Amino acid sequence: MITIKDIARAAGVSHTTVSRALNGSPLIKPVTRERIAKIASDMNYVPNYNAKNLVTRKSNTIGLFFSSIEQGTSSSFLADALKGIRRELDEHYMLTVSGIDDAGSLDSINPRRYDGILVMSQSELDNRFIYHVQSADIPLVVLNRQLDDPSIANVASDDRVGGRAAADHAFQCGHRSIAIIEGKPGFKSSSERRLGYMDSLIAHGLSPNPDYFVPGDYSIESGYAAMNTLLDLNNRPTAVFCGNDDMAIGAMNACFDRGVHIPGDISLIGFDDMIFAQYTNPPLTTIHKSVSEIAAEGTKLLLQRMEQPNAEPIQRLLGSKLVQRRSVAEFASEDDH
Amino acid sequence: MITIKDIARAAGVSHTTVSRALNGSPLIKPVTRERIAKIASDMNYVPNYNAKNLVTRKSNTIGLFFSSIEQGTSSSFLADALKGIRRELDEHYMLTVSGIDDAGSLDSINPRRYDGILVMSQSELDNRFIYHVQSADIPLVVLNRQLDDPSIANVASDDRVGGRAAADHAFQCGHRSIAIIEGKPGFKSSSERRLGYMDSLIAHGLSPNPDYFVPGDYSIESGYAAMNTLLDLNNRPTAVFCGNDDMAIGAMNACFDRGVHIPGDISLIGFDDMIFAQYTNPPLTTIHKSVSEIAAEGTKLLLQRMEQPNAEPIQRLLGSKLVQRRSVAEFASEDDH
DNA sequence: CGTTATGATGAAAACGTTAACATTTATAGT
DNA sequence: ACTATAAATGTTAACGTTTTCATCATAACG
Repeated sequence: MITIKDIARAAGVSHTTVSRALNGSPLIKPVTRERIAKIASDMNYVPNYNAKNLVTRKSNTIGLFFSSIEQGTSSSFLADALKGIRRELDEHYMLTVSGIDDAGSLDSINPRRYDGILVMSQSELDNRFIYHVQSADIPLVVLNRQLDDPSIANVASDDRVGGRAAADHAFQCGHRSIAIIEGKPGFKSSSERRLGYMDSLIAHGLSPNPDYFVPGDYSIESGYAAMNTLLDLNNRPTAVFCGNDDMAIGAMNACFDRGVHIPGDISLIGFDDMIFAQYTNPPLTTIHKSVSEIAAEGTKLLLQRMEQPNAEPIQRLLGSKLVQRRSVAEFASEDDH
Repeated sequence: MITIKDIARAAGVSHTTVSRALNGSPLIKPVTRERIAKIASDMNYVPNYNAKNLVTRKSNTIGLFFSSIEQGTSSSFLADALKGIRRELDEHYMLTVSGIDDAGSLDSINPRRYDGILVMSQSELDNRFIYHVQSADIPLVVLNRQLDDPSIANVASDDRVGGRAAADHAFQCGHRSIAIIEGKPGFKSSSERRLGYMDSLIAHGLSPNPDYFVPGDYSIESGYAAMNTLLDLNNRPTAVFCGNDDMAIGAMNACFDRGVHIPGDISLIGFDDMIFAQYTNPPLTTIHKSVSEIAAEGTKLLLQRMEQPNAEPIQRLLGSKLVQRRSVAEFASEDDH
């Protein structure tokens, strides 16, 4: 392997000069710089990052940590997230991916190993990890889950406006009995989406019906169960807003199993817009949440924080918008435009 | 940050002794080792991997490269793959994830940065990358795609036995007109799956019907289109083996759109057993291919290769087995058991 | 022309480890 | 007790960079 000293020898200068030339130091005469650059490239030089990082006390690595890499349904998250991150990340950065759980001892999470950390968080269980990172003084951005703590940079989708958009859409399609299958209790996203849903109800002068709030936990199975309890009601809702697409799929299956037609008999709205939402039967009307966009935005923020660690941490909510497909029936009704 | 020299001072020994003690050298008296270990842990010591790697000429990093991180439907691959890899990988290894495309210049793929590389490959387009890695002398295992070159370690699912299992199952359920929607032309997996399908036909004395080979490219859309051409046939098949689950979903949608009932009117078998296969309507009978298992096995192999770079590279095919769900109709027919 | 500022380069130290070689200390054999 | 051998520890150099500080030209100024 070839080093700057080899280049130095070839160029007849000191290795210091080579180092400077290659790093674009203004101390080097442009002609020398060019000459050295050429030689380096001819010799196929590639820097040794261990040596480099040792002296600069950087790691050249940013770490992406996932809530729990086990969760089956979160799988497309990963790919999307990586896509978004890579888009913003200079290619010479290394990007490592780990589950929060299998990160091993928290001691291994230190500023020497990570220039910055992104946490793709799904639950409050991650807080221990998050606060460790923060106290270890590693630049940090938490993605995907809305945080209360203003001292932590955060980007997530605006679940509340998303929830509101979902219910608004149902209303605009003429629905007046709109139920909600709620997300996992305790998750911020669950409560925000419910809040948005209620915002809409209130704005339209609909009074919330206790029967129409049914618990779920974001799993397909819980969606299935929840839909069944809804279908058992005497006064069935005409539309139901599912806290995420997974539950919507469960709900669809429940309907199918009981011969309830979507959207003929009941309308469904999801949240997330996973890849599969467009291929369900019928295609699912849902709230689009762009994980890759969140990741990209978060990466930008992280990079900023790495430059200016003392800047005020930013919380950012990315708009979520409705994607209309075919799971919501449109009644002939008054439109309000 | 605390270094071995700090520990040495605290313990009243030389830093070399500390290094040895911490690395479990047999040269150190057990009592001293314990004492030093205790001090190190009390002082919250964590080694500087840059320094370590600099002198040992290792990188402590293994790289996972994906065909193209863009492809939407391959997304669950990622999560599964990571799961499998992490299961085998000592936690002090760093694991980086990149798309083959966004890896930047191939020069950055060198033994200094990667102790070993896993390529989760989907197409022959990856060959350029693969051969670069090989010629850069980095221990390498190619996953997920069956390779012809015996000089490269490789683990993939046994597509041929999978294809055969699919067709066998259809046969055993009484089907005699079995079509195939083929995968992307040129992909090894496509031809292997077709081969397996034909193995079965031949074994059962069925003669292949040219109409029953319809091209696809592994995309949902191509499955949709292919199914339509199949449904246009005068002599429709009673079962169709789809080269992967995505195309099966496309096929399902085509059937639904034309009011063709599954499995009443036509049976469907997929390949891959993605998460969603169990939630389609009806749940999809498919060939289970365990990406996490492939990844785990590949990681083991890689670790071996890193230890003994000169050992004969191993090619390994992991069995694929049928998962029976509800997309295949069972005819009253002779059983052959 | 001599001083001074300035622009370009070089020498040496440092980053935190491991490893080769050297030294000390304990153990054993006579 | 006296070497010979083994076991345990220490010294020093090395890994490939960047950085601090020093040096040497060169240009600018009066």
